[in-house]
Order: sequence, then C-alpha cells, then structure tokens
Amino acid sequence: MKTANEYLPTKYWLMKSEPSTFSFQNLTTKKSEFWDGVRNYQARNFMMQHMKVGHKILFYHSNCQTPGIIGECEVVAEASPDLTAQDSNSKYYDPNATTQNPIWYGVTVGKPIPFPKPIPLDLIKKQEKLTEMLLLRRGQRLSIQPLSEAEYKSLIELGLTP
DNA sequence: GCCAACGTTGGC
DNA sequence: GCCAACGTTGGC
Repeated sequence: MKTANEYLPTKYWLMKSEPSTFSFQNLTTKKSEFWDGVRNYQARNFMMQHMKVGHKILFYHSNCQTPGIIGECEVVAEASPDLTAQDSNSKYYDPNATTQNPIWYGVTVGKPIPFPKPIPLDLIKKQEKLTEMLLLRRGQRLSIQPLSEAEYKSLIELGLTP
C-alpha cells in the first residue's frame, strides 16, 4: 500500500472541509477562496511544495450527515502565507507565526464545478477500483490528500454519470 | 454525542 | 529520544 508521499508527483488532490465551516456551496458563491486554517505539516507541505495552478481538486464534505465528494475545483493560485496564523483573534492563531516566519501557508482554490451526482463515502467504499484510496484507510485524517490519475478519473466518472 | 485513531507536546 | 497525556478528526 502506498503512503501519501508515494502518490507524488500528482496533479490531482482531494481536500476535506466541514460544510459547517466552509462548504462547496460557499465556494460556488464566492468563486474562489484562500484555503486557510491548515495546521498539519504534511498537508501544508503538499500545498507549499506540490500543488500548482491548474491542478484538479475533488472537494470532500466531512463531519456531516452525508460525507462525500460534492464537486470539483482547481488550484488558482499557489501557496502564500496563511495570515490567520498571525491573527490573535482567529481560531487558527499560532503564536509562533511571524511575518518573517509565517509557518503556515495555503493555496487559493476556485473554478468550482458541482457534480450532478455527488459521491457519498458509502459509494466510494463500494468501488472495486478505489479500495486503495488514502481516504478509505483506517484512521486517515489528512485534510489534503494526493490522488492517483486513475482514482481521479474513476471518481470524476462517478460524479458526472447519472 | 461517542470514541478510535492519530499528531503534537513536553517532561524526563 | 522516549512516551504518556492531551487535543483533534471524523465516521457512525
């Protein structure tokens, strides 16, 4: 079984968000959004080092009634400092972050395309081709995960096929 | 709301 | 560098 880093390099990603915090509908309304609040080094490194403009992102709703992939978007700007880390009023505040050393970074995502048929986690689990997905690994909590091209294509097909 | 699994922290 | 304690994630 591949580790997350063994998926690299890739042009395809899965990003998790709790819809109560930031939903795909929010992205559709706002058109684009700076992905702030990531406070995990592995996820940060994916954004800082590997996510490039034009890379495809599958948008996953977690911690909600029907967890699953609800649509697609893409990277529209490469990583820049996450200023919420320097804001003592933010819930993402990190007292160690400074202008000189911002520590945390985020990409900007945009160009949302809703799936005519969102893909619930239940359905992903039933796919023969997707049994190896990082998302399905026990205890996997990474909020940004690389996808293989084959995984991405299978998922797109599920989302776009009635 | 529960709780298993994980990442991080900090004492030693 | 170990590892127990703690906080967080996220499905259920």
